[in-house]
Amino acid sequence: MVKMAKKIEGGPSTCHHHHMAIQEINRAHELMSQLHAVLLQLFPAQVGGDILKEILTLTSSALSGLQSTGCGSSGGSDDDPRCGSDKRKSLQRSDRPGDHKRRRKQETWSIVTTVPYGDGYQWRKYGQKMINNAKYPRSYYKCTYREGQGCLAKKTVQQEDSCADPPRFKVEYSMQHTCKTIDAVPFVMDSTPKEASLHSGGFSSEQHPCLPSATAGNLIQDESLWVYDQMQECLPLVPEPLGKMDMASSILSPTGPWDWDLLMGDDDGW
DNA sequence: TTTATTTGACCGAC
DNA sequence: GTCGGTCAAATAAA
Repeated sequence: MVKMAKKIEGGPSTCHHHHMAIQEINRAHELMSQLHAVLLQLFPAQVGGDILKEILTLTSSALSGLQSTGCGSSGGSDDDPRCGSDKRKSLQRSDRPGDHKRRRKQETWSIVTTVPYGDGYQWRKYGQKMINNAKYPRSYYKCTYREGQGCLAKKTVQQEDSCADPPRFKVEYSMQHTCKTIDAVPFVMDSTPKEASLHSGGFSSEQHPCLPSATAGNLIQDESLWVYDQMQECLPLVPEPLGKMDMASSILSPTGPWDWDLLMGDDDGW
């Protein structure tokens, strides 16, 4: 990675443009994940959800393609100027030739996002490990349908050592999904919609220090759940003026406030 | 009781 | 010996 960064910094302009393209697609993917989450929550009947999901799939494969063409292998937005030195340290380890070799056994691609579960698939966590020189543990997920449908897709999620707010996560995927997922699972809500959103999500308290262990995640179902969990559980870290409404607005609407009670129900110890 | 998550142990690569 | 990745028993939650 360090080598890669140097290559990008000092390399030919085509590589620079390549890097920029990855960054931009990455960002678009992130924004669409958030939009997808919001749309699905507002319109459980999935008005437009399929379209957005397809866009997400396309951006994922575009990233995959770009990253496999040689100029870059990371999500592109790794370098956070605010905490660059720590990041560099943590990357040195993972850039060992041996690690590369191991990882390259399978098709892998990665993105950096604030919405680490924004891919529309369902994942089951099968491991978590502290990575050398990394501040946060890495979590290992495989497709929920691995047994049922033989889907070999996997991913790892690791919070970056950056001080970014909201926190950023590097999500590394390996193997394409071969399963047929049931999109609507998180949104086939019965009379208690908040149950679905409040009790799902993927972070243990260690991964996400602001998340109480009592609500540590179960099934990772959809990015939308993560979005709402993040809003709910991370609020204490947000300066008071940037409460739920402001965070939501920053994600959702440039035009103004929106009704949380409408979305979330109205109680349950917010 | 079933299902998912957690976490220590194990394994292969280096 | 160290490391990242995976397994599987223990545990928690529904």
